[in-house]
Amino acid sequence: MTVTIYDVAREAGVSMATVSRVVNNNPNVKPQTRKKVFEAIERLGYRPNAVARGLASKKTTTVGVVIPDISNATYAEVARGIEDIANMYHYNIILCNADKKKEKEIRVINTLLEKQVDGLLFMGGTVTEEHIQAFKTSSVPIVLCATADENNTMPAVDIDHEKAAFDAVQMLIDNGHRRIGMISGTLQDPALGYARYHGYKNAMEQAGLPAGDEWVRAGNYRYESGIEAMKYFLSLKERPTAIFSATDEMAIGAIHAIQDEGLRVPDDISVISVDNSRMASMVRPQLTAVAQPMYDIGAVSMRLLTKLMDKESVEQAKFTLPHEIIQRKTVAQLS
Amino acid sequence: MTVTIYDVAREAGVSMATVSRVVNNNPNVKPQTRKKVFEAIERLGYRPNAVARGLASKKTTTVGVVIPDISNATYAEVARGIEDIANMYHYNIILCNADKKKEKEIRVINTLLEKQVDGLLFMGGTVTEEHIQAFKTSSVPIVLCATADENNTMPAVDIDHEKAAFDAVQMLIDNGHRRIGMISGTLQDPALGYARYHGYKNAMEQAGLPAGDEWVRAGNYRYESGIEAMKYFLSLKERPTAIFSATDEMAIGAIHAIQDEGLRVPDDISVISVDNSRMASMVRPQLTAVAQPMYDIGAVSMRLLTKLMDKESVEQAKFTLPHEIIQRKTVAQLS
DNA sequence: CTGTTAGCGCATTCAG
DNA sequence: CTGAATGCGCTAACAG
Repeated sequence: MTVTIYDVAREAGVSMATVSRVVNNNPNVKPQTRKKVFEAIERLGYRPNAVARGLASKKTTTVGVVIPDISNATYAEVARGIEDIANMYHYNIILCNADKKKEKEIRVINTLLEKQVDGLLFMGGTVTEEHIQAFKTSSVPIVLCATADENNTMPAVDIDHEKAAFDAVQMLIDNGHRRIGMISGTLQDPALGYARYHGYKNAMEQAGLPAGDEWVRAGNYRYESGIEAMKYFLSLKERPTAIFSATDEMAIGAIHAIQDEGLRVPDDISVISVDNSRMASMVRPQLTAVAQPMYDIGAVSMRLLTKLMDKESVEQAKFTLPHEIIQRKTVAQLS
Repeated sequence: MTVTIYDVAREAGVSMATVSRVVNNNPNVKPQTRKKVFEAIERLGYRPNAVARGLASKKTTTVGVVIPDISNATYAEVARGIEDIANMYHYNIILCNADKKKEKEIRVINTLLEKQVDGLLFMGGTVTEEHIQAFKTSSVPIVLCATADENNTMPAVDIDHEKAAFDAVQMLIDNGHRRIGMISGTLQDPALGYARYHGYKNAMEQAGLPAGDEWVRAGNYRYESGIEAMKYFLSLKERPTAIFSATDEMAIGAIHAIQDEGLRVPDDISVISVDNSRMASMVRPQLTAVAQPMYDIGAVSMRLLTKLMDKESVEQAKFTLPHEIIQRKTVAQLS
């Protein structure tokens, strides 16, 4: 039925070891016998069995990737970065959505490890003690990707979410704004919710500006929740002159809510957000936002993983990629 | 170092066959010895080696997925549908981006097959004769997903792209429009470019309306190209009263170009597109579009694949999922 | 440069 | 209900 390395050996009149050598590009084979073997392979339509190879060599050339949700544009971008670099180093990736649910995350980590991946990239919600325990049972390297590690004990690559938020708010302050509202994510979410909220809070307090609960409205990252949150701010007697949104999508909702009220962005109210997704330049006016290098986060973390898998000594196991404010049209200077 | 089934057997005082049985939930094991084995597994921290299992059983419980680009929202949606169903049937997926490049597609198909996937889901550009040849060498089932198969010889699930375009244009016609421009994709792309163009052309000709080259402008699916294409239509002495766009993103570009010209959507010019991505409801006015059930395409194709892998007889191997027009605010009736 | 020999860790007959 | 034996297809020493 299936043609094996043994069949090729017989067909070519050599030993299976020799066939293995030519298949694996081992230079120690006479060109002529190499040719014979290739011909036999061709004739038989031989295809190496990577599973058998994996069992014998203890390497599968595949890495596991646990991701919150591949249909989320931000993570999909990271995934693309991962896959491009993986490909470059001849790895394939097994992709598992885990929706930031601890149980699901732990479960897929284990099945990935059972599948003998050569390494693991973890992208999730909070990294709990249980996660660490699961990681500890691994004999292959694991790197955290776009997710925070409280105890700072694992190799990781991420951006500084709190600083990103801080910088965005600081820019608003530098432009003369003093009443600045925030549309946050869920505060339970460490990176997107909590860290960004803290960045906002720090920037405000450091400038001696008010940042009490009445200035923060939690959304669920989606457009509609941005509209809802903005409606609240619009209903205040003392409206904010600027809004800091934890995501582009909510920011766009806010912009539309403002416009629906007959007000103008940025003339009446400024808006800034974090993400800089493709949508940021697809609204009118175009959205000013803090850009997160998601593709790079994926690429760098995969590159780091390859080094770890190769047992190269890495000087640094913690990378914080720089963010950047992309100035477009939604922030005005207050006179 | 690594603990094997044999270690567990010794620890539990049984044979490895028995351990294998309990690990695989074989009922033919006395509860008491089952318990002993589980304890030994726990004590040793045994983790089954899926690669060895794969070699012995000739099943890897993983399927290969070749996809154009995971960072494209449309395909990411399909991928999520695939993974959800895969998960449900206890499969994992190996994800490979192939960018609709034939060489890359053929290459990943082969490496996926080498990895002994139990099945393959193919999502790509044109399915050429070379693709078919590669598919033929497979001993595992393959289903086409969201991609056309000229020769109609493979199991496949997709929508009727041409009909979707036809329906969109027909709706414009039904609303009294007679001068309808199209912003198309690249005509080399069979599904997104060519098929949608044909749908437009058929609808127009069937209604005795003009659909010559001056009424069609090719974009590259992106926002900016939608703006460019629309500028052309706006420059015409006899402007179209409606635009059919091959994608949401270009449609949004068109809307903004129209608004920048001081015109209004849909009062002056109507716009309809195909996709119904999340952005469709994030523009003002909200975009009327033909919805494609991308998640379902992924889910259905994966489900079909599981049946094929189980050697169930499937009554039907060709699925065309229904599309639907989501009426929002960008199409006006001409009086 | 090439062949021989052992496993890799497990599922799977086949006996008992 | 359980154990012994065999082999899945390949890599990796080790000889020669």
